[in-house]
Amino acid sequence: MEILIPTPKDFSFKRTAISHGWSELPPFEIDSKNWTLTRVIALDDRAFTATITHTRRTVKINVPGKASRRALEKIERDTRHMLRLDDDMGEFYRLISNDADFQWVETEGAGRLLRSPTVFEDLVKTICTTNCSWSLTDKMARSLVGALGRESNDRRRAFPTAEDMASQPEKFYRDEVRSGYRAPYLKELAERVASGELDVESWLTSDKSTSELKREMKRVKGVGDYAAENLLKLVGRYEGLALDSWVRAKFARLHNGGRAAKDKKIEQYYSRFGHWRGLALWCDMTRDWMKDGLSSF
DNA sequence: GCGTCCAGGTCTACC
DNA sequence: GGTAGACCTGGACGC
Repeated sequence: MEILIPTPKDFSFKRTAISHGWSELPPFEIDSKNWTLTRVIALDDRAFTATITHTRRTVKINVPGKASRRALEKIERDTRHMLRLDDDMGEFYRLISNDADFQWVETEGAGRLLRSPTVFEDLVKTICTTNCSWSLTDKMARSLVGALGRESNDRRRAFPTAEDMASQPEKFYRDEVRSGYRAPYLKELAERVASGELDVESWLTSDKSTSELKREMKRVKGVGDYAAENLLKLVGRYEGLALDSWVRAKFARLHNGGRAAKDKKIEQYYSRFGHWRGLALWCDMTRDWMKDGLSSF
């Protein structure tokens, strides 16, 4: 079955698909030769593999086999959410159009950051990016999906729900997922979300100030400044820079003659972009990703 | 193959 | 509020 979604004029499928490392983590899969993004989407007790492509200002989603109308609506809704098709980039593009070093962002349709269908998945994956190599993050995500995700018709697996994760003992996260000291954090998070005590999906529409929302995010064990600011970007707030060692090193190469720069200097550099500064920084850091392909991540 | 060192971000205890 | 040390894994390196 096929779903077609018209896309905004300023949307770039390629730039969005490779906007950050999420497209390489299951249940995403990216084929950057044929520019196909595959994603397993869970619905109640079933899961569907959606193959997403883009031609002539239209996103095309292919879902093998039969799917109910409700399932197709969910797949469309999730795809719009993941690809940020409803985000209005106008204000950001107008702001950066005055800056010669950033005009490429609008020309190339960059700035939409790929995200998961749920904040819960983005939160779990963000915790799995902290204090470790990308290969370990990949391993943790693969273990979670492989062990707990619901199987789709082509035997791929979806990302586990909070309930799926809450049902596992801490030992599972330590021994199977290899999440180390993060094991109790993942277990506690899943239990809090599954019980309804913590509603992380509400962060998408929260009317709290960004600093209040950041404080709330940091109350989740394993979420510090970097993780909270990364999550804020994924819920559409770009005031935080989410500085980690990779960003600091890249800034040093691009703008500081290869020497380490103080965080204050990095903050100063992007301050001209106001509440869009976090997005401006990320576009700046990833400008060469289209040239270098995904291997540069 | 084994042991050691290091990078990575957050938490906790302490000042 | 700031800081030091612990947390845990995988990779690099030397033997």
